[in-house]
Amino acid sequence: MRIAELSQKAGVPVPTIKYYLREGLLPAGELTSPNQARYDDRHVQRLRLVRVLLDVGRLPIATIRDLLTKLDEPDPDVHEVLGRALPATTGVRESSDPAVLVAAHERVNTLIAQRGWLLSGDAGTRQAVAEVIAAFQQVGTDAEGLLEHYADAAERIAVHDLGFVARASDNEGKVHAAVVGAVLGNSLLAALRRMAQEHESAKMFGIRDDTCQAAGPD
Amino acid sequence: MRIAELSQKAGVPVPTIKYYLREGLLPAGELTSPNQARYDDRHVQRLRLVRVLLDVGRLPIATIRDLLTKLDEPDPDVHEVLGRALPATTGVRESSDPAVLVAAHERVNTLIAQRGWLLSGDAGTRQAVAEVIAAFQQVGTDAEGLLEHYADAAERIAVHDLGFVARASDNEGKVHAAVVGAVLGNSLLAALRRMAQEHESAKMFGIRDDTCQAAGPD
DNA sequence: ACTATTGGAGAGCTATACTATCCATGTCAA
DNA sequence: TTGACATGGATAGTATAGCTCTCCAATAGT
Repeated sequence: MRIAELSQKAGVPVPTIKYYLREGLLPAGELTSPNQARYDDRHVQRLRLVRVLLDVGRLPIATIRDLLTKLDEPDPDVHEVLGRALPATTGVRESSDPAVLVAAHERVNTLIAQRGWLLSGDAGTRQAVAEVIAAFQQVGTDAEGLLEHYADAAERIAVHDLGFVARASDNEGKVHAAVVGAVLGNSLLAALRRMAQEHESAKMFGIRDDTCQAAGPD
Repeated sequence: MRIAELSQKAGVPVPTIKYYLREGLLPAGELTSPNQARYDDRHVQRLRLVRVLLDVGRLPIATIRDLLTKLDEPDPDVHEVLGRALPATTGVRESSDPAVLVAAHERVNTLIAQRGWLLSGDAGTRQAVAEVIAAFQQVGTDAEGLLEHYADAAERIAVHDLGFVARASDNEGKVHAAVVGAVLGNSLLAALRRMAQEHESAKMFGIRDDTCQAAGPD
């Protein structure tokens, strides 16, 4: 297919496809002549993945490019992707008082030790957790009461996540599942958590007359 | 205190404080003369909150302004904040095929009915969950296996979240806890989940020689 | 042969979150 | 009291991200 059909199938404007090609988010089509290229269904799939990582996962273009590069490697290492490539998807801008941050790091190390978690020496994830704990401190809120419960929940979820990854037959599929599961999983979990909070809140603070159980897309 | 001291205490540059004042993220200081104002500790706290919502929560300025407006209301309704104001913090850009989205909405309604969740008629949260489910579909992945487990986790987390909110003594404190807990909680949960995934992955795919249990901030 | 489309390259656009510059007015140490 | 420096307020400029537009010669399809 040519670019117009690709655009139509993936629901992405032609100029945007050209932009993604320039940015290396989409491999070039097979050139049949100096200014004609052919695209196939893998391009459609790749475009859909890019849009989903952008719109739902809110990842920056540069991060998506790095992820896709990992995904395209001949024999990808699933553990390496989960441990190294995906940390980039949870990054927070640092904004904390250094002293608060150091204390938070110690709290994180304690947590990891207590749980016996086996993590790579890479500080990416630890950094992210410490930043959030520090953020709770900065606004004068104690995260301590939540930390253990969240870690419990994270452990249980991670078991299912890895099961989800393992379910894919080949290595390529596993990496794909890891990326999709990690990025979309965050959004899914966040949205479901908000829903469950609303329900808990309704139970706790009383049910209002605008409460119901189902509604359509509009 | 004057603006220079406020800037120093909160770690925010003076021009940025002036910008936040213009944008309504920070209430004006008490004017002692046409071009002199006095600020207090509440301004420091508010600035820190803004930075944390920006840097860790990644919320846009406009969303932060709306949240803070709710927070400043004389007698804020905690349930109303949880149900109406916070949905804005989980929004996803829509990018899905309408047919896929309609099916996803049905799946969401089934989930809500099965769980007996009591939700407001407001479609915000449902919309978000449906968008993510649709996104899984778009990339050719079946979210079904994860949905129930995630909903379980969300329920358990929400109980602790509401406990966290209820722990605050006054209504103002509850709303503050709800906002901080909802926004930072997402980031904390995401970061812990990635950590737990790395651990599960290490268990599943074998431990590497670069694995250890603790590391410092650098 | 002729009209529309293509790949490729560059410039332009929009939104967000600042950052810099002015200036008339104030503060405060000497 | 005087003079360097800070302040509030307004306006304009900057950086980055993610597109979108315009142009061109070469080609596809009829």
